[in-house]
Amino acid sequence: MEPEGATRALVMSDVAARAGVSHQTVSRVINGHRNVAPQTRERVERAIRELGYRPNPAARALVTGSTRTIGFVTVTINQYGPAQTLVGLEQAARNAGYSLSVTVLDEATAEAMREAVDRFVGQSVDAVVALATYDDAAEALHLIDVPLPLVTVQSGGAVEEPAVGVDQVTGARLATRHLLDLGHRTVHHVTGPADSQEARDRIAGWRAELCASGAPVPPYLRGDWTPSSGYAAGKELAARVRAGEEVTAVFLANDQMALGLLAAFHEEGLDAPRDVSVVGFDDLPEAPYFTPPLTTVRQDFAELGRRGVRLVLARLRGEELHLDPVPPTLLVRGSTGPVPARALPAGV
Amino acid sequence: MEPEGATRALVMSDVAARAGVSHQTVSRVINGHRNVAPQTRERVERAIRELGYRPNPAARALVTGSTRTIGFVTVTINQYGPAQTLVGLEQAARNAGYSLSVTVLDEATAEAMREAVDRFVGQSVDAVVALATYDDAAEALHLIDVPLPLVTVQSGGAVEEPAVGVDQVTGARLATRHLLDLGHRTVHHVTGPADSQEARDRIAGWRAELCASGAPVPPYLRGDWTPSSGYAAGKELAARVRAGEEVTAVFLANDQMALGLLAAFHEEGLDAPRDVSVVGFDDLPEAPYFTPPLTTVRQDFAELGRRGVRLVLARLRGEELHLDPVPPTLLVRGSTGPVPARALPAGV
DNA sequence: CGAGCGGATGTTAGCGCTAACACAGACAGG
DNA sequence: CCTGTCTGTGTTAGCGCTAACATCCGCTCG
Repeated sequence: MEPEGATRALVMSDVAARAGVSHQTVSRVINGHRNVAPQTRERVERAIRELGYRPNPAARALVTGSTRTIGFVTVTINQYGPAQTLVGLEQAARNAGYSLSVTVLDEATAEAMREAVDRFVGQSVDAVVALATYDDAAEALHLIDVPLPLVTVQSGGAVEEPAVGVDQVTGARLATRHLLDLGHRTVHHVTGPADSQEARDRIAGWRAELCASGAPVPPYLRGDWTPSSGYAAGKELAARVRAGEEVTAVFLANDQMALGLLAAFHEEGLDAPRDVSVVGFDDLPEAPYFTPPLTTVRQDFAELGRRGVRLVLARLRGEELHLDPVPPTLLVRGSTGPVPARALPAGV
Repeated sequence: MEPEGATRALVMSDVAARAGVSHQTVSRVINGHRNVAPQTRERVERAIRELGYRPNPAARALVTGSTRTIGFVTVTINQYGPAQTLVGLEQAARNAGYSLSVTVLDEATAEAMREAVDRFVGQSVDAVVALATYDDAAEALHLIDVPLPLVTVQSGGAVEEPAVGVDQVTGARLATRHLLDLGHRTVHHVTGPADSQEARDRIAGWRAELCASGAPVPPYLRGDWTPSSGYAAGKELAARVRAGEEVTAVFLANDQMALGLLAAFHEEGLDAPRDVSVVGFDDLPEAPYFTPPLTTVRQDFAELGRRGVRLVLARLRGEELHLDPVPPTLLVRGSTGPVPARALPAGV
């Protein structure tokens, strides 16, 4: 037996010595080469097991030129969507024998994005997956010229680079359609930041569905994804309702803003779905427990991560792979209902 | 000028050639050694800049034995706390010149934790930070014998290993104290899973504060951190209220359960804070927009991550560093108030 | 039955870097 | 003026691995 504690100088030739072969044969066994006698292979494998040997990844990377690492850049990770995408990404990467290196951008600027990708290049990862929903960062991604596969997740818009995403437009149409089907004459919309492609896609879907039904298209309200901006929008809309404007259905570009809006409505004595129907977007785990339970559009964020890895692997193999957007689904809960009495034609 | 596209064979000796020195001098400049003439240093730096040279980390790791990478294992990342910790961790690691490799456990078992740490060892990271709030995984961490610094975040309990955490007991006492100060005779508690040290710490704090005030200690209700378990607890407590039991204040071990409980209360016609006061734990970004805005105990998750890195760096330098738990703070919002009339002594 | 072939293995040469040593030249002290 | 020390630099030897080539053997085939 070896002395336990001290140095763990265990290298390939130690295994070779124990198995009575050359270090190259050990390497062959480890890398699954053919042309190794079954008996030899077994002997080497036993030696590896007994010694607890593991190849040094740095040495390997040095000679193969691959670190078997994927870099992941994201603006925010402390939100459900990105976090969930990370989970999908990491699991898929791990299953493919890659490890995941993560960077969280301090700010959503092109400069920060460039820096982050650059750091990954310096780290010599094999590929980079970037989650950038803001134009600034997304644009930076398009301009960056990196010597490795770079795939974009959910950056939306006119993307030529390899990318995966959820079909935002369809999601917004689903939400809007649902409200129109309930009999609402039109649907108001609270959008996200102007420089978010996702927000714009959801506006487009909402507008398209209204137009398709010949419903009037009211101006949308601007939010910034936060509950507090939803709250502000809620106050604004409540005031309009009091002023007699017909606001019976609201579609918000995410669940957090919907939460804020519900809070504001509640304060103003407006109840969903009695007075106003409300639909969100994302399907947070909390959404079923909002007051009332939120009707929303679910996006499969983890699937996004998994597809990101598929795309990366394909490009690493030099293949061209195109993945269609992931279809979102509508989840109907308690926050939507028929048109309130006050908005129905008199006498009904 | 070189041909652009093709191979980027740029190595240290290319820089050396351009600067008219040996590759070793380039190495010295890069690693900031003294004993390099200012003039030479400048010349080398210019060559590096002009060529856009970056050292190969694999070669470096091979010879130095350090990958300048920290591994992070966590059970769930799609929750606010762990995600926020990741952010703090990543930024601190980056500032210290380390990159962060992340693994998300598929299940919270000892086996999965062992495997994950093992994978990191195989990856030859310099250190591992583990976030394991469940006993199973936490115990595995204590038993694992790894040849590198392993620091635990928030695993709570009787930890000897280097660890950082938030003072859960104090947090729970804060919450309980606040409710008692409002005049409630006692405080009910909805806890987390039995195998969570954090949950047990919060029970301990809650119980300690009740005892210190001579208040009766009712049995706690078991939850599992999810909104749905909070909902179930809410139904249960509502039934008890209807049955005449005096339940006027509830402290829940996290905000998500508080959300569920509020939803259940709302369905049962109980309003916070009119009928029952409710306090959560964590301070989710959504908490201020719950109905009603949730009084809760804030934990600084990002700080936890930063401290994790400090601890790692200290151990990497061979130093012994002890960090006190991070103090939590109470945030009073709308979900708590005075004792409802029905529970006051008759005639008041 | 000898040339030729292919499977199993060993030997050698790096991958790109840093550490250790070697070696000039400058300058101090005796 | 010679020795000793210090500073700046070059030279050499690996780190642990894989790729390429070399070698040996047993076998088939003309």
